Amino acid sequence: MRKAEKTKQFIIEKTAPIFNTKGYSGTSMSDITNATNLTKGSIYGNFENKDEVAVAAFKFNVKKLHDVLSREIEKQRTFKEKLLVYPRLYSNYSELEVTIGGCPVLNTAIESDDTHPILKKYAEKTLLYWKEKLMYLINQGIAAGEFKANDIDPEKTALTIIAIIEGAVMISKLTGSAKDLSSIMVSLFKIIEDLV
Amino acid sequence: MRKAEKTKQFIIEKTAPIFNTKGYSGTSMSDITNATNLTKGSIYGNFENKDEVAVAAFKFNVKKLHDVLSREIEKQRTFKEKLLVYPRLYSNYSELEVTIGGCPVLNTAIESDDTHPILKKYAEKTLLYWKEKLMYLINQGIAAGEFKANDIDPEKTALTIIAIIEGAVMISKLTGSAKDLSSIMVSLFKIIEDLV
DNA sequence: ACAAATATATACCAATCGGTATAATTTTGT
DNA sequence: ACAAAATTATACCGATTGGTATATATTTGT
Repeated sequence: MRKAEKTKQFIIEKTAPIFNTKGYSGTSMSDITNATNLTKGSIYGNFENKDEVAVAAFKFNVKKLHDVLSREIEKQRTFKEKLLVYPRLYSNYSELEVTIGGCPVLNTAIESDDTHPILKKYAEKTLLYWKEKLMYLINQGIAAGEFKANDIDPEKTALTIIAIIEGAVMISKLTGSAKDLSSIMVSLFKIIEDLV
Repeated sequence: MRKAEKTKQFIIEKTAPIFNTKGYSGTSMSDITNATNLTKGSIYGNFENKDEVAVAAFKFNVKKLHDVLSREIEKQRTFKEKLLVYPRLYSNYSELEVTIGGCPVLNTAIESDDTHPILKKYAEKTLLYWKEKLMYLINQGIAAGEFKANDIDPEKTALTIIAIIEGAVMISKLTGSAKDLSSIMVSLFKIIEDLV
């Protein structure tokens, strides 16, 4: 009972970066066995099928990113500073790469929106959670008198912040330019400062 | 000689939406033969391999989107109005779907950045072309005295516009909400108006 | 320590993958 | 209209896909 849980975790850790770089359909069972040095029997003894490994890997990648961000957000005292954690952290490419292969939400959203309903559902849930976390910070900032009360649509603002980040990650992964990423993050910085 | 070019075009038209929805590795040769009602012999008689079909399909999808946008941009007289074509057109979900399956640049960028160097190169080139087109419009707007001359970094602005659009397309595809898309486009609208 | 339970490895399955050789067919220039 | 050229269809290739049955090895609770 205990051993199984260990190897299960081991499989997730080893395959998570592969799923994030090669995608769901791009990652094969042999990729999984090679990365873990285990055999098929072992993989299927711990997971029902490839889907289950993919979902676990997705959750693992999301948690990894979430932990880094929320730890940093907790440190800040003002809500403006909390929001500014996003452009600050994403500006730094090395810190962005807590998860190899880019943003798991973006990757999963693009690959599975038309093909893999299970993964799509998880990506959708993660996006919704992110949006609500941002809305919460914005609303709290308004309640605290930090942000302009009448001028701000929290949902629109939250969605815009996410859109800029995801778009910026895509662009910098494609061009390979960390400068592009930080350049767009300057724009996001300004948008957040304009809330005050 | 003439017939071949016709069927070649026919194959591209029929498979372009498939590649855009299912991705490169998600689209199989049998998908291609099914969509065209042709046999493998016919496909390989007109294309070297699957790569060549994928590249042609990508170019086709990009051109389709490009034609709609640039036709609309030409109509506008001021540079502000030209830039505003993007949020206006993307707000309208039906017009966005000139290409089924979302933005080909985004889709190709995400799927092939770690796996398919040929397609990545084409996505990168398209993105660069888009950025330069936007920079040209912004610079012209500055030269015409429409936009603030000192305050604007054309490259940063162009990248930010692209990031917002791509991020918004991703979000709305994932949530299935046209409202999300138009909501983010309102933000982009404001960013462009702030250039004046 | 030992038996029961669990986990891992081996060997296999049918189906599908991209691709090719060749034969049949159709289009082409004359 | 006819021969040459080009296009399409058929039948196949080895490799790989996800998945399973079963045997072996290893943990586990007692």
